[in-house]
Amino acid sequence: MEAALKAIVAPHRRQILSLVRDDELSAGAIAAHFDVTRPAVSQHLTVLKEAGLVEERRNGTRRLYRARPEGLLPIREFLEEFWDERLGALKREAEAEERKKDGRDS
Amino acid sequence: MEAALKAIVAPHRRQILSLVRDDELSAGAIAAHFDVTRPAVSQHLTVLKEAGLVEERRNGTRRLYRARPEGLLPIREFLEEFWDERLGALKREAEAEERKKDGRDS
DNA sequence: CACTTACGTTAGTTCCTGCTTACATATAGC
DNA sequence: GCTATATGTAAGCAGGAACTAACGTAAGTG
Repeated sequence: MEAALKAIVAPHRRQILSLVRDDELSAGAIAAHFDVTRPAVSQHLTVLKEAGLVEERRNGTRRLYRARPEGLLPIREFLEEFWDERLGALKREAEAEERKKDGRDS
Repeated sequence: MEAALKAIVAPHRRQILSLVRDDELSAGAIAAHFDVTRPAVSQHLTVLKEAGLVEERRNGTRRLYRARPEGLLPIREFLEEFWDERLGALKREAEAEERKKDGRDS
């Protein structure tokens, strides 16, 4: 998850992800959407690929990229677990409060 | 969302979040769980607070912290939207494939 | 009011990251 | 094989982030 988190923390990489979410695009086509140089985009693509957030397919001299949403699953699971456990904690707190009320002066 | 993402990308901050998820802890109690110095933890707490991931309550000379899971909502929404849109894209691709099959030789 | 406790804040250092420029590699077409 | 196109890789730099040490602050305690 660490790699995926570090990957999506960079705004440019999130934008790239959005670009290749629906369509499979070449590295050049992706770079055309940004002000930064093409090598910079290439480096971002490498990071995304190594984080499992993007898959690469070679076609002649081109490299086509497409989003791999499964790569975001670990982050989702982390967030959801955190969420659920916190709700559980709130429930326990409420029950403790309830017990305190019931048992007071006893 | 940017702030929340940057906040949870640091492993120490994720650990802090987990610590104060169930229990309300003082800054010192939190720092006791780490090898880094107390000021470092204090800085992490500031980042988490400004990202809306933690809430602070003062009690005498102490400051007690507790997780604020709602702060993670924007990230969850980003991920889920990404997920849903990607599924939508897959569906459109499948339908396009279907049309190509139906309409071939026409 | 002095002293202690529990913190946050500042200044400075080190390391990481994103970026650019320059260079290397690979495929396609002649 | 030579040239052009599409792209990755390497070196180097600048800005940011996490950390430590030293200092400042506010609330209890005698």
